[in-house]
Amino acid sequence: MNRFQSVRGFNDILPPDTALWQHLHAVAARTFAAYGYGEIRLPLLEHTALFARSIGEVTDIVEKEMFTFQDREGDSLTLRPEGTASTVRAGLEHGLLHNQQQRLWYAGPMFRHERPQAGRYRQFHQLGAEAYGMAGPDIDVEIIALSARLMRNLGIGGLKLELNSLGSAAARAAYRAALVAFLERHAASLDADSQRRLHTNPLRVLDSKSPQTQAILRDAPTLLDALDAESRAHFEALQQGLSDLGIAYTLNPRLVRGLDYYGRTVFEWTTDRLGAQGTVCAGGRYDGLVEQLGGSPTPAVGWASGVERLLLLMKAQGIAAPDSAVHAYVCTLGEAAQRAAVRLAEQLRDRFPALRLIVNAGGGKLAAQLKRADRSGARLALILGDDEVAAGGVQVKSLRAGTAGPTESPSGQQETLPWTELPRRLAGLLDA
RNA sequence: GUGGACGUAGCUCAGUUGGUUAGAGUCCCAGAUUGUGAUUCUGGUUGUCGGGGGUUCGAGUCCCCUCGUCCACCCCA
Repeated sequence: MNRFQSVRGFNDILPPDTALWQHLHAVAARTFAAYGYGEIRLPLLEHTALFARSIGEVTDIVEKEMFTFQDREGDSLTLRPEGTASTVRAGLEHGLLHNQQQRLWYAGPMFRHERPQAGRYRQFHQLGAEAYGMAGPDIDVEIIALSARLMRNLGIGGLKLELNSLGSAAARAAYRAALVAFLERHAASLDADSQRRLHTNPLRVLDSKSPQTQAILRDAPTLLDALDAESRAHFEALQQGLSDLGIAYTLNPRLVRGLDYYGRTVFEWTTDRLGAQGTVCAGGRYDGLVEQLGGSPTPAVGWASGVERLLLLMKAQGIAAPDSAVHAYVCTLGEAAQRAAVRLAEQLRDRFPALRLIVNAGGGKLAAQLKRADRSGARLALILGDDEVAAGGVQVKSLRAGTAGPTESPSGQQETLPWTELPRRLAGLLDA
């Protein structure tokens, strides 16, 4: 068998699938453009300290999931586990965040050393949007509306939007203290993971899946009750804005994020069709991060979406890429015809930039060539033999092009055209 | 990182309580078909049975280790 295999969790993406990937990226680029977001392209490698400082030293991502190594100079580098930290770093490095507003998006691979599962890989891909320099709830509404429109443009339905507010840093700290005090009274009854989190990341106890822990949490103080007045007003305006746009949401006071930089608004698009990987897009406000990374205080909101999960949903819902099948396949018989066919094909590609054309290579019998032509998905076979070349003509044969039922006529229409007629015939094919 | 299920041809899978040269369908190749892709028919190619070790006269089958996929936990998008 294979002597080599790919690194665990690092997957190849092959032709039938790549068409859907391209479709998704095309739709995303169009959707971002509709809101005036500009694309930022970021490196895959950053200094490790960037992630430790932004995501949080004691988060699971930083503690045990990063691909970190030393380069030849002894610097500690990390394959980026997410895109927000790099976006802020680049924004600061190039002055993008200096007294101005920015709307940015990115797409690309991220890396986390987790145990792979369907919808969860060690190299995975995210689409993300970030908005800087705008403090009001209106930009929260915009960026959520953008995510909603992206899902709609992709044709993905059945998603649920969950919403919560983590409040200001001060309110969150006060709530955290109250929550810890409450949980400590019930520490003995908590599940093991929650007991561990109690002192490392107590807010994450809130979305424990243990039924017993959830039962205890029923009587716990809630984040929403602990909200400071300003955050409450912000949150209410956000909800009003979403309602104005007809975007349905549900409040989930247990919704928290695993990255430390979030505050106030947090949200998640979820599905129940992806098993344990139900989060398809998630984000929130992170007003403190720019300052934490050395900039001046700058309000910010953003989200990231898992491309593989979007694609799984699209496949489950029968969404396909627009037809990218080859239009025509050129069969040749004889040496003169082979050379003529290559020249003819180049002329046709000059004339029709959108034409997708394969010229048979390696010769072979006509029957075998036609079989390949049919299998390529081409709708037309152009048959060129030495006789046709001498006469300045070409045989044009319609193919079934696709999975036809057994009752469908086996042989398509066939006609012989002079070369000068070919462009008109192909133009008709491209219009269809 | 923890627990569990599963790995047999390119693909989908059978393979009995351990028993000779490991099978089917599909795909691919050739022929029937005179220079024409469906179907049909005939013939053919394809395997380190994931890998390594062990038990046994004998292992695809039993045991151990390992790699991989999937599921749940965990984590998160």
